[in-house]
Amino acid sequence: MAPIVAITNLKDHVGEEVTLQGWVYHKTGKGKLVFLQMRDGTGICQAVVFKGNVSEAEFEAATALTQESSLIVTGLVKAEARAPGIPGGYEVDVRTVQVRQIADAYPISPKEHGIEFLMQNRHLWLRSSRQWATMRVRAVIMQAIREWLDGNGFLNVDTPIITPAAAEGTSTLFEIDYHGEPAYLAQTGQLYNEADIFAFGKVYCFGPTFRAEKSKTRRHLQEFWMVEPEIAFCDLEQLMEIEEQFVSHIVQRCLRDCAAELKVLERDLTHLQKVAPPFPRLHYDDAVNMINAAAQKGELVPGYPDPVPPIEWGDDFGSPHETYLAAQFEKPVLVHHYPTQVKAFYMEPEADRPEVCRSVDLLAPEGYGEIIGGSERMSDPEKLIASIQAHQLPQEIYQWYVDLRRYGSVVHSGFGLGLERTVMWVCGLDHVRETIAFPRTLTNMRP
RNA sequence: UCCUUGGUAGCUCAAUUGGCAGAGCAUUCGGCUGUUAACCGAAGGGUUGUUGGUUCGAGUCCAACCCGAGGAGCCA
Repeated sequence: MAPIVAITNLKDHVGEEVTLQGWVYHKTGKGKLVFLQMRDGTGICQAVVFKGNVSEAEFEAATALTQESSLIVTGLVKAEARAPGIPGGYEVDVRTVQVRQIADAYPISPKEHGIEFLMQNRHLWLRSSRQWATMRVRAVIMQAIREWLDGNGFLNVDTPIITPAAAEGTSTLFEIDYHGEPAYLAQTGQLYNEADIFAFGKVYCFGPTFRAEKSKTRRHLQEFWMVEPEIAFCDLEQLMEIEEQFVSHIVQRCLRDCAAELKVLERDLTHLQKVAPPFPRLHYDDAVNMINAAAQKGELVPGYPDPVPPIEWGDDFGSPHETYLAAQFEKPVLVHHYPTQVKAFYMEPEADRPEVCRSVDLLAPEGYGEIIGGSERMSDPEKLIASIQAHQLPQEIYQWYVDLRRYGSVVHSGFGLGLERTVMWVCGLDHVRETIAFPRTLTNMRP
């Protein structure tokens, strides 16, 4: 039998006879011709079955194929400009057809479908080309994340998923039974990361995190993946430099390796191509002024019919504020020095202005908004204890965390990048639920 | 949790003032040697989300409930 070739590699086999194994993505007939669009997981190519080139039984079998039927064909690879597919431009002139299974009537057609139907059929929807492209970009982003961190002296030290207490509020935790004791699914690995840097210098954890928030928006999942780097001897300014290098690497790697996928997604690449250091920095004070100036002028939130609402200094940004800010820049923007009051207890206040803290969020352009949250951490044990008390958190639980500041404390910083939001931005999608194979949303965990 | 909005064939949708339940795609059968979500002809396919109410008569009006979608708050 001719060698088995992946559709993505067909261009290297023009003029050769090859074997393809896959599924019928689409079929049209024309009397003595059957045009199959065949899918093998690496791409889609047209396979042409001409009655004169195969046995009568094989032609009948080809005629009987339904969408998603599984089959193995052999045939001659031709360059053919008319041939559709991913990447397209090549087709297989079929010589033999082996049908593995004739698929039952497949519910997902090439026509339009509603999101409810598609989510109920997520196990099948993953086969569709846009979903295929998105999941492949996700995998490349994960590779790029590890590649950059591993190549820049970070050690991957993973943090526990089962934890006894929350880093942030307790209302958004999934509780589980740890042999009779209540335990929670982790919302972040950050506190453990801070322990790890004192052993390894620069570390990161990368895995799923869980938030039982009652959020029903295009930007939220109950279970999502986050990569959290943490760095010893690193202040806020150095952290921002790391973030812009890191994010630029991820985007450039996708542009290099995901051209076919981004084309399927019809992604406009002009903004992505500009993602390179340095990123603009925006102080919270200036962000507030920008928002209020826009509110005064009655500007609309990009993509929405509503005007930009005004904001009072000291409040956290609402969703419309963030969308507005993120749309004002061509590159990702680093918004720093948020009010201490709206941020977590462990963030370092600015020395000569304690009402703001040394925190930074990275907002993706084109209105995509926050994909990174990070800060310089409090490094003085007494200040940290005071902050824990001020936030009315149980001191015993954070004893070990305070301990880190007693044995060689240093200035240190870290951040968390949300994988699904990053995939959403790179792919140009309008909802995070398409960025993970089986999303867990507020109201749905099936399939 | 709140606001807005929707649920009719496998899917996407239509059905005038309350008056016989409709189309395209998909499926099955027939035709066609270059189709690109092909085209032409034929057939099958319905407890109109659920329960109750008003009415001679309800997909349509009323009430409650169920399940989605968009947005807010909160966040990555």
